[in-house]
Amino acid sequence: MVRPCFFDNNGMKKGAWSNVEDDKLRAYVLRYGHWNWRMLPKYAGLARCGKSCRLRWVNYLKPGLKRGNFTKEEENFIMELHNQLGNKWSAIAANLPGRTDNEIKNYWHTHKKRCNKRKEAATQVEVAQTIENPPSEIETLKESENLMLSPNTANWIARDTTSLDLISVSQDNSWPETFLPITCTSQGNMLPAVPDPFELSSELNFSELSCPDFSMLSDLHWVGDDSVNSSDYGFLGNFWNEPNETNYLLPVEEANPFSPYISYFDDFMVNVS
DNA sequence: AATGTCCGCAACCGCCTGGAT
DNA sequence: GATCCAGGCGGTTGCGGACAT
Repeated sequence: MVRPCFFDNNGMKKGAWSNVEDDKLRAYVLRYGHWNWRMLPKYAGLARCGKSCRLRWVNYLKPGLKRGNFTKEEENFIMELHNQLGNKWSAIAANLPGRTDNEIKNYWHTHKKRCNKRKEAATQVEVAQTIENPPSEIETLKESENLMLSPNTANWIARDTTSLDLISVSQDNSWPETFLPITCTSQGNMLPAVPDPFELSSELNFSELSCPDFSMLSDLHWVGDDSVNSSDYGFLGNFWNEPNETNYLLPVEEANPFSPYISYFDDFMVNVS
């Protein structure tokens, strides 16, 4: 898993380090120290840039570096420190003797990826179970067609009654408590207008009405609206009948970022709260 | 056995910081 | 105070081994 080496336009070698280069760098630094990384490769007889030498030394050649997998204790410590410090890899590494910031950063990214995958898989199961056995209160509300289940998460989505541009999102089948603004794409897709509804402060910033990469609600589209003729407005299916369908379309008026067809249900929240 | 896909990690890149001038 | 530059940092890339089909 090493990059093949090559020479750039300045004659500097790039890519994987050979054993001979490692030996030269190690020998030089151990004997003379790294008094100037930029000048060092010249004196050490290396066709590398100073930065490359420093990185190789710090991440690979420096004595005392541990290699191999992180122990459980180290993993826990990284979690703890990341909670405190965020992405301050060098600060985290300073607390883990023998580990480099690069190593910790790599570990964190793969760990995050693994967690996301697990979460995604768990959510799929949860969605399937929730569709199969909806809680009774939600089952009732569903009838009103103001409530539906996100196909990507197990969150129930309720239409808001007092405003055109709010919907509610619930977690864990509890009644929705969080409101978030949504926007409507030119294709008629509903998108959340804030990055993460569960991290909202009490004060929403309604000026930030775009969130292209928030996937949670990106496939959500209102369907089953009695007052809209589906053939007129291009519905491709029914959300309740086809929970896995992700290609529903919603009629949209270009002039209004929020579709008028989500405003029909004025008493909804009053009825249930 | 061949092929495709995923994943880990070394290395690169660009930006930031702080000390020297 | 302005500029330069080395060192440091965090984000990203891309190769190749491991694993799945």
